Amino acid sequence: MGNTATQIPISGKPGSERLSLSLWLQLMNCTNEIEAGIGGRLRKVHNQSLARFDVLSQLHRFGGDWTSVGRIAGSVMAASGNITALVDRMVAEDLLERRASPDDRRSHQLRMTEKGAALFAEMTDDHAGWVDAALDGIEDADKERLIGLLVEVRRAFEATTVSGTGPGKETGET
Amino acid sequence: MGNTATQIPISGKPGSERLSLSLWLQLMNCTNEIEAGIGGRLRKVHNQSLARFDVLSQLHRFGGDWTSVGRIAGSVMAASGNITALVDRMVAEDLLERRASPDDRRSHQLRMTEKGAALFAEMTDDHAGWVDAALDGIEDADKERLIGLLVEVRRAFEATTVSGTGPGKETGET
DNA sequence: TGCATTTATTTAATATGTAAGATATTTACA
DNA sequence: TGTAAATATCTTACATATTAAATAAATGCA
Repeated sequence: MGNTATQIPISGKPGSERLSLSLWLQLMNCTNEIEAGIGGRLRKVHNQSLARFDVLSQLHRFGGDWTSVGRIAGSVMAASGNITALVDRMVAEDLLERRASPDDRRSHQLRMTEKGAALFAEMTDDHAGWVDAALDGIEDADKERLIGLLVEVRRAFEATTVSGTGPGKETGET
Repeated sequence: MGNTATQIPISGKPGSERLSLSLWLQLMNCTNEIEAGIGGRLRKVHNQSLARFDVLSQLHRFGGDWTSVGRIAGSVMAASGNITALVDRMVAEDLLERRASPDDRRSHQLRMTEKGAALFAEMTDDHAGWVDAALDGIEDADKERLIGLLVEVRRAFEATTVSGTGPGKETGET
């Protein structure tokens, strides 16, 4: 998982820049901490990685029916290169099925098996409960405030990073 | 780095649990988006990963002098297992020096080379400027509010996850 | 002193992320 | 129709993370 509790020297910067850095560090550390917890839990309890969970989530999101590899790869933020091996392993474990697309002979399609769907349901429940427990100490009003601010940050970030780093991936489902 | 724009079905959950999930998703997507941007930039501009940057940051933080591998590993949130190879490559690229500890024959120590220190300085400047640009659209007051809320989240999370997932890593430097 | 335990790090096996390039197909257009 | 460009996926090479186990040295205690 992406666990990087980076600590960067902040001293000697002007006020606003310093504030941005602090925010970024806080954001990263906070997320990574929780992510490590959840990732660890998924691995320990279900023997699956967050990436696998993500693939299953996408398949679920697209209706549980045959979906092209590219569509999954696009919304999973994993370069196409690694999807292949990831899916291979999941197919080998009977979590996914794979077939050639009937329409486009370049394309392959994926679908959850029953086993995969069952596992996904379990993981989803567990995940939701765990996250809720982890964020238990926060008041609902604060959660809403945070969500609002984070949305704003993303919007600002996306607006700034026009020609910045890479192709803006899909995001959806607030 | 950890790029996982997970989208999890939220529907059908009670209010508070739903709110927690939304917050968590927002947090994760927001962080991963920025992290992908920064990681990509570090790779493209400096040909270094965030993990390497993190190692250099730690060495800097501990005074730039000989520091044990364990101390670095602890604060970097990378399991000790991968530090070895990471450091090996960095030594091979003349960014780090390594020596056996004079005190404890089990222990090895690391230090930045001049080249490493120079690179780190460059990366730090660039990084700070980039983050600031990325968060440009946010008002300072909102940044401060966000930081406060995130601190609260971490506190709540750490309080809840007592016997939870793993050994609580160091955090320091707000 | 001698041994069990703890500590510091490495090794090994496996899973995953990234980038570049290969392959096969479809599509657009002269 | 023929061909260049775009598309969908895979392959390869490598960097990195995760876990468990191995190794070595230091420590605590009978």
